[in-house]
Amino acid sequence: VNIAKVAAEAGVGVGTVSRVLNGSPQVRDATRRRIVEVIDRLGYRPSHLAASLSLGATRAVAVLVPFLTRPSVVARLAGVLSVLDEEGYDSVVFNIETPEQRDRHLASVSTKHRADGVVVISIPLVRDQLAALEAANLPMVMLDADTSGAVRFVVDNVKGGRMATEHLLALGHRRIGFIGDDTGSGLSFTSSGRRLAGYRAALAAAGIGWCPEIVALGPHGAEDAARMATGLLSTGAPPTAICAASDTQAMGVLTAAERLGLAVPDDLSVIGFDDIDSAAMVRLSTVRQPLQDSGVLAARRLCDQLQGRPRRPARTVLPLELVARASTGAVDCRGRPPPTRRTVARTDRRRRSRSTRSNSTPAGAYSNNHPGPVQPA
Amino acid sequence: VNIAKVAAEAGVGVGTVSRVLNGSPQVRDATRRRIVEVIDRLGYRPSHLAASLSLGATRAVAVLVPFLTRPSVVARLAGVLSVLDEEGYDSVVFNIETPEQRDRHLASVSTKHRADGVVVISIPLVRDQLAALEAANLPMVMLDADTSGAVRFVVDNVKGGRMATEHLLALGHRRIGFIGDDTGSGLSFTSSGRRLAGYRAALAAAGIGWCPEIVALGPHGAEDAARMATGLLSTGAPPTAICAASDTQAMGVLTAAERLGLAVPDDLSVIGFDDIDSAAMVRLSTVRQPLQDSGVLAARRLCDQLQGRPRRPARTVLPLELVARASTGAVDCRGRPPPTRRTVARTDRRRRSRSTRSNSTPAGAYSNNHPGPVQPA
DNA sequence: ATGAAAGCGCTAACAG
DNA sequence: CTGTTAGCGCTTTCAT
Repeated sequence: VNIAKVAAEAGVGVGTVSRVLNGSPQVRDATRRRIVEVIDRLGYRPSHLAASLSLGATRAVAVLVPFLTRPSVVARLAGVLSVLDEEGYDSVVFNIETPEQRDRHLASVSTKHRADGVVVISIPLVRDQLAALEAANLPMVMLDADTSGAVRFVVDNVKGGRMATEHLLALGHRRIGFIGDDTGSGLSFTSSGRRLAGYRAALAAAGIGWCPEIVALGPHGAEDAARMATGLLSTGAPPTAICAASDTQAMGVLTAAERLGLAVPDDLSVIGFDDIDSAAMVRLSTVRQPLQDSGVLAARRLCDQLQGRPRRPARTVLPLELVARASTGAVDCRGRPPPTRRTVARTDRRRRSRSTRSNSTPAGAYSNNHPGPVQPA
Repeated sequence: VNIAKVAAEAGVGVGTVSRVLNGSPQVRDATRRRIVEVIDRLGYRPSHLAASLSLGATRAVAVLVPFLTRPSVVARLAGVLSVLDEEGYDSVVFNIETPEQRDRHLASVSTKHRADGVVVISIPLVRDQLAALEAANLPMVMLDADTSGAVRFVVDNVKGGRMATEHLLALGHRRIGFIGDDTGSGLSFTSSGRRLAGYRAALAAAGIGWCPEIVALGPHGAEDAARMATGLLSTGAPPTAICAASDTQAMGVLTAAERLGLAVPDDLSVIGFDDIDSAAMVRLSTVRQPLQDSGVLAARRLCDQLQGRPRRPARTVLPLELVARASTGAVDCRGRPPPTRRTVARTDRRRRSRSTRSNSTPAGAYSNNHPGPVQPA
């Protein structure tokens, strides 16, 4: 049951049926009604495929995302999907976990006209891939990856690492650890590395030397981060604060602190990066970057391109904002003792638990629930 | 630059080019090489669209998911995407947040041949929608929604609620609260409600009456759950344990406990549902259901249908498993005093923080990190 | 092994 | 306003 059958049954030409389908105003009302009736009666369903073929456009965009299960990625994706949906585009999403998948899907997208455009989240591309997209005449916008030559939305991760570190320095910390991603995924994410660079820069500017023994890089995952943090905190000269390359990893650090019996922020300050939803819940200090909104912007930009609307600059830097919550505090002025893993006596259990930290406001180092941005630099 | 141009340039017929494209063995090697060379030289890209039209199949499947940002949903989606990818299908994902979106996308999917099949995650459908899919000849499999007449993968949520509650009862709790979803989303999710039913059944079986004042239903979200939990715990006769309809909500309960200065599990036991990744991190006891795996199964089932392979039963019930971690413990035998919101004195800050709870193992109620299933019934 | 030709279902330009 | 027709780019018999 195709358009021809409908036309025949209604005693009109296919053109007219097509016009009805596409809401053209140039159809007499009586004719339209008759056609609609036939469509219903026959249970006719137009083929999006055939229409696309004829139109030369798919009304679909491909979305490449790495590690779909990471909260920050999902937030971005949600932003992207929401505007694509609004704009009437289908979203074909590819979850990328390995370089092979990246290459395969990128190739298939640019090679077999499946989509009118593509948005790439957090995955750096190489020149050849950009060229392939270009050659395929596929508009592309990148998000959270700074590949030159591409339209992209990024944050200044070096600055972000510096902001986090300077926040800790301002609180009096001098021995600050760092936990970030290694290069294990093979997708060459750069965020963690650049944040580390910012961390180093901030320390250097404060006249503090580089201590590799309190820097740990490993797989991106809370449990991995917890393991690494436990390592850092078990050295002879443990840090009084840890800067994590993501909130997920910062949560791991919090867990490690808890397991070691370290109070946060009294024994250890922890700062993350991203400001994912759960960060506010655990009152984690962090450097916020737009997640969902970055997706919205990127998708809008793509839609503009797809519709031939004017193009703004190719590289957009989104703002970062320090959010100080309860996981960072002034370093103990009395010169804190090395955190011997205190095995707390079994009495007075009540007071040892995840308890009133959130209610006390020591040293004015942090305030109530969502204090908003502080420490402008 | 289409297949005809390639054929012309190579001095062959389009049929032969097509054969090369599809790896047909019936092409002389010399011819094949010549064609491949031309394809490269011309930068020819076959049109998936045209192929689909010709073949009558899109090699794409539509995936409808509600509230993409929920971890349990993402886990399921990841499972679905992984097998669709393996099987060579594109995944067109629709994020559904309102009944209108559900209806619109469902209609568009079943109406405009965009996909060869559809998987629906957690969204109950009505008979008409099933019929529409049927009429469109679109195989569909549902995941985490028990709409009769559909191929579906579900868990027994009533039983799950009972398992959670019985675990708490076995630990000696008699006053057990419940926190779950209200019907606010309009998508009529049923999980929370059925878990509540299981909770009631378990209590009834233990001869414990129904106390509406320690049951709270509200929006699905950790902060909302925290608010509700605070309410429950502030009544004259607060519960000694709370059963949450999801891990996300259970996390909210943990936060509430922390804010109120209640020790977990000494003052309050908390159990969640799902076993999302972060549950293990915070040592949350929970009822585990297969998330990623359920997605894998559902997608495989759909692929089977798409490829006309044999069909197994229409309704598959996946297993549930109680995972006892550190957030549930035996009720205090000394008969615990009402949890007056203790405002802890400002001395001895160190001991008050998120601390050694994880290291102590009171009353043998829980053991080390991943104890696996316990409390079979 | 390969060329020719008939669709797949729709849109849009053109002619009335 | 509406019918006719020429593609859109590919796959697939059917001959050869």
